[in-house]
Amino acid sequence: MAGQHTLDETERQVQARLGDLKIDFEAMAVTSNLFRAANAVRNYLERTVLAEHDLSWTAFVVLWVVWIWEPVESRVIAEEGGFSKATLTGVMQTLEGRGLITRTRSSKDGRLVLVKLTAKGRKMMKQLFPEFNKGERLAIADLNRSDLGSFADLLRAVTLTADSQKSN
Amino acid sequence: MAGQHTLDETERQVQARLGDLKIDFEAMAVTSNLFRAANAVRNYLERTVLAEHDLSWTAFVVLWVVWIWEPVESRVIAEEGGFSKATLTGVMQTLEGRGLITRTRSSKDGRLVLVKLTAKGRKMMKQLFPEFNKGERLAIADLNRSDLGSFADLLRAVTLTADSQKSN
DNA sequence: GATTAATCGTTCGGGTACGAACAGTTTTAA
DNA sequence: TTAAAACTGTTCGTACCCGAACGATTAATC
Repeated sequence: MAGQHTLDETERQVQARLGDLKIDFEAMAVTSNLFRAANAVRNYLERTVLAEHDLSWTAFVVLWVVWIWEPVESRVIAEEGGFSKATLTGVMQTLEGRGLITRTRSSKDGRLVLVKLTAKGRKMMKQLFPEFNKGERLAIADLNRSDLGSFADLLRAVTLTADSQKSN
Repeated sequence: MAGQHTLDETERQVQARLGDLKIDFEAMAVTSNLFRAANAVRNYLERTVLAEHDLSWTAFVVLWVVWIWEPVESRVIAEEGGFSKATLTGVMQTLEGRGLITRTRSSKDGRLVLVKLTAKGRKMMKQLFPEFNKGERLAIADLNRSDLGSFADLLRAVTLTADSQKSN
């Protein structure tokens, strides 16, 4: 996955195709590395921890959000997980079919659906999350511990900036 | 998308469900923010720059790799883009149908498929990439310029670590 | 209180996304 | 040099993934 071409070589190729046009190569490197990193971590966790429980990435995120905040409304899960309501509906149907969550319409507001874990779902998460967290730890094990705080801050700043651009 | 619950609150909820079990919350914050950031940037670029050209994220990545390195073998595109060969086949069929790329079997090695842009594809990328790069710049506009280098390095380190775990 | 507007979850259609199995090609080993 | 092994891209089945359109419900406006 880590590109076999050097960064310099890539920059040269880009400039060769665009002439004098000014390109922000630093921004390009950041976003490119951002997606490589997210992809690498996700693939690693999917193929190790999550595969053992036959869960997709999105399914795990849904379970996690419900585990922490149940009972929780669908819209919150979608917002918290970063995917659309349409996606969520499908994933929750799968999870409900496997007996891991339940959905009930709110009596206070007929538009809302409240999601909870079943006993089976809670049991799974209690075992799964520590394994998942161990995977997270391994995935960044080579980083200096002292860098983690500012690293997380930078990532949060990217999220805020990109989200604010979106609404313009 | 940026969770409305605070980090502290989340940590409390996790511990409440796991008792004394030790959890690496710093690692959790990093990976969580990593995915939020990647998702936010990707959504922003998809809904602005890429939507204007009716391109999905993956389709753009394929075009970009081919644009820079053509003629290029399928396996390189998949590796460089971080997705599977199976996914690539489907996306390339779409792009070939739209007349943006061509696929020809290598005469030197009958297993390989060489991918190139059509004139139409090259024209599109020459206009699209500067717009895309402008979006990348905006997506990280609020970060200190002086942080970008080490930020990119940290992200690269994550990729390397996660990939090395994967092969174990 | 009736009309309008806003919100929520689902459905639909089309396009990813992956692992596994596969056929064709090339390389390796005996 | 022939049989085994390795490699590449496609197909298949299943599961996401999203925007847009939709029906149901609630809120806002008058």
